[in-house]
Amino acid sequence: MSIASKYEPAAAEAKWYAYWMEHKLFSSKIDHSKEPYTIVIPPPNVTGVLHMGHMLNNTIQDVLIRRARMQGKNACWVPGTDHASIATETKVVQLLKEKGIDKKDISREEFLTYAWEWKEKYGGIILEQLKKLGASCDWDRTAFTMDPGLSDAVISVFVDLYQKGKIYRGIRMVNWDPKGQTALSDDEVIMKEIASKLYYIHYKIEGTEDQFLTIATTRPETIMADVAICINPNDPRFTHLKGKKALIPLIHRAIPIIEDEYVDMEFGTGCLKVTPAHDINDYELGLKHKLEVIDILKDNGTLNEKAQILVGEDRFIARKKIGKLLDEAGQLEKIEDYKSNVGHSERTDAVIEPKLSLQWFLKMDEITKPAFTSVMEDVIQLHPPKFKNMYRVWMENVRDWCISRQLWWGHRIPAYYLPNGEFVVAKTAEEALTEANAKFGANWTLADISQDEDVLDTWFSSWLWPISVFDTEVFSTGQPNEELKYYYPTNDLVTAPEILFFWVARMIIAGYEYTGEKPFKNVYLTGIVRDKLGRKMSKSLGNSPDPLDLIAQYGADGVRTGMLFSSPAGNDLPFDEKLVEQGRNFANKIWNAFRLVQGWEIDKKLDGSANAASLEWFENRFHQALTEINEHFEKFRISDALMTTYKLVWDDFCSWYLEMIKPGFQQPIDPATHRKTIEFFENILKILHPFMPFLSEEIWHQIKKRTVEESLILASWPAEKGYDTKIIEEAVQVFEVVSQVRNLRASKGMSPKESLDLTINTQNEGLYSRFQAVLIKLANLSSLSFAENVDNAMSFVVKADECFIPMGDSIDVEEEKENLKKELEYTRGFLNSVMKKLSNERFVAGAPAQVVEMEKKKQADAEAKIKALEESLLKLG
RNA sequence: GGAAGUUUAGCUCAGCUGGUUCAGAGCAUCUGCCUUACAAGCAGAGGGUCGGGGGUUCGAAUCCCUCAACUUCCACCA
Repeated sequence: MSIASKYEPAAAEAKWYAYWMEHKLFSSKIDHSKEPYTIVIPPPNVTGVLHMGHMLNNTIQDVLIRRARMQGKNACWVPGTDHASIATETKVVQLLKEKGIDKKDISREEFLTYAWEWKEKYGGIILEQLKKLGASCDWDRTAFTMDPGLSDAVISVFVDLYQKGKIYRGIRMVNWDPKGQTALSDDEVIMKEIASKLYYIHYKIEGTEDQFLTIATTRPETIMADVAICINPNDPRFTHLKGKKALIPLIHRAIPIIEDEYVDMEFGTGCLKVTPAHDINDYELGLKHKLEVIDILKDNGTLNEKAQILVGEDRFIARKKIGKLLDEAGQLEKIEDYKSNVGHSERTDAVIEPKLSLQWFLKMDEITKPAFTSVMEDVIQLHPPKFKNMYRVWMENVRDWCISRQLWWGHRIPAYYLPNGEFVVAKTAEEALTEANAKFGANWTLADISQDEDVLDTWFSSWLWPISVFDTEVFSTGQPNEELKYYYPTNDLVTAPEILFFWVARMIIAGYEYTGEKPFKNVYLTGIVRDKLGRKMSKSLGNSPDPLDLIAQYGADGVRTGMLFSSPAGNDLPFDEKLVEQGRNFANKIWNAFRLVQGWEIDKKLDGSANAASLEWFENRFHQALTEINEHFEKFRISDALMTTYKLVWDDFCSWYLEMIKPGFQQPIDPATHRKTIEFFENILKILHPFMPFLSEEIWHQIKKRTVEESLILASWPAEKGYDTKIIEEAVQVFEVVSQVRNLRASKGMSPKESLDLTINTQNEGLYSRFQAVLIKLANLSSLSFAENVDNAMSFVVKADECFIPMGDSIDVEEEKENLKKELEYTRGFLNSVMKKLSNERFVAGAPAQVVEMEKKKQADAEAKIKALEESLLKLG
């Protein structure tokens, strides 16, 4: 045999991927004779690299898309990347810094030139990596969120929503990232528990020498921005302070002592410093009491002149220093350790600064309504459904979305400011100018107007993704093009739960707003890939294997199946290289099954009728498994679909079927059996293909020469056929006899090579006769006969059939008896429980007829088995 | 602080609207095998009071209550 005994994936993977690409087998075009099946990829960051989460995600998508393709659907998987504005900009800034360039010293245009260079150089690496995994995306459709068309779409949407009154500009408290120097949406802020300190600070009461009050704060550096002290009006401890003023330590500015029931008397000292510029709650309080706002921080997080002291210091350094200053001034009572939750930027990890600033917002109240009901009413289904509740809570509490970012990399906001202090929103500067001149009766030129410096939140473009990859015009025309009409709504979306709100919810919102339709039917939420210790795999922890290394080591098919062995939807995947090893072993198993079949010579003169029962069994067993697999797929139980396939292939096909029909060493096989076996193998390759595209395609073409059109990737998914459970059950019964004989050998320490005589006492001789050849081969029998009794024999009972194996004198009668008695006792107990149920009137009356029938059958089976066991015992004397 | 979910074999998980003696699967473990497709393998075997307690029922892993532990999401009181 010339084929290697170990499957070598590398060559096959390169070969078949190139083949599929060359013949454009992933590509999809409008074809009204076919039902479309569409997936849009969750676009990875354009400068990103493949991590294990992508592997899981994209494997699932590829499995779904390949199966759909084989089901005769027009499968279209649209790939692409996201410009990831803040992440990419942060990287570019970093890169420039390494070159000795400060972003502040260069113009927007220069910066963007660098950014595009970076994008051209590193963008799309991740897509190349996906190819290694076998992803069958229609690469001709590759899109980028900053492509001209997609960018136009974003601008159109902004203008449209502004005109609809849904986008507004206003001064609000936003999450400010001092490192990225931009505002962030609420969703981009991650709360982390931080060990901090609680400073207890004395504020003198104005006009007194020794009276003071104490406030507790975690942020002493903001005292210079205090505008009031707030007490609870019902707090008896502070009645004497009402109407007085307190002096801010160090700078001695007098601030009023105000009253509000917002202050919790139990918490801290009962006195609250009010700092509207640097705390969201204080800001609300400030609005209520019409307090001044004093902002002492610059955008980069250092103190400004208004702080009067420590000007220019970073907020954290200032915090330490002011502690010392307060102490020296005798106004620091104590410092306590304190745990508090502090917001961090999702991207830069900087501590978020609540900051009052002028930003653009999208009103969320109205626009979210269709998106809300569609998920609540299962028009869009989340898998697993537990995410529905999360979705509901988010939707019910969503606040207006801050969509402006003080960055350069992204879609620039199409608002133009006019000399008179007004602004207009329009797609282009020219349109803006025309509109402005008309509106204000002016004669301004382009030089007189200036565009907003900010760009839009990344998600403000990716929320259009399922639409804009097909049609970039519909947002302005309202007329869907042919592509959109055909492919949209897409079918399934596969993504991580982390971006359920960021992205999924917003796509649904945009979908209804711009097409009046859902963007997809199903959302499959994968779990997070974790290491053995349960930690999320991340670059910073260094606990993530390099996906490409894994592919090189175990093969793409091995990695794909390995990842799917244990990842039901919504469950985290505890990654263990063992899984991938199991995947590789599976590939190897299939490879070797092929080697066996491939090596057979066919002898046309041979009669294969002895194999008829085996063929019939496997045919039925295959269709039983196929039905199960299809059911699993319908329910998005991908792991279960794989496991069913795995067991069908390994246990039923390899361990049983091939062993059953395998001719002796170097013996030829009959044509009928060979033909059926190839047919079975081909069907197996078909159901394997979505999971293991490379190996299956490789073997498919080795079985026989095939044209491009006959490639497995385009083959038809096997049609479901009925199956006869009786045939399957009977075969299982025969297998059980085989196992018992083997077991008996093992327990007696006999070699498998030692053949045995088997005699069966049965009502069903026909069954065993049909499988006679199989029994003889697999149980290694020297003879198979039927009789009521055999002397000096070991015996066991399968169903109601007694099986005897004569052992001459070596048999231990007592032990045999013991074994039989044990089984008898068990079966009697079983029968007892059944009888108990059946004699219970309330059971017979109350339980469904089916259940009662089942119980009656159990009774009959158990009685037959008991009879057989009793006979066996009697025979032993 | 609010909400949801989870808890079944050493590990990862199935077990649908109660009904096989229901306690399962894969992996891992143990035993015996280099049996010419495969040692990345073959043939066997062992392993769990279904988180604790209580209840409903003829019958509970499954329904209800309660306690406990873990996870996630949302909120963020200085």
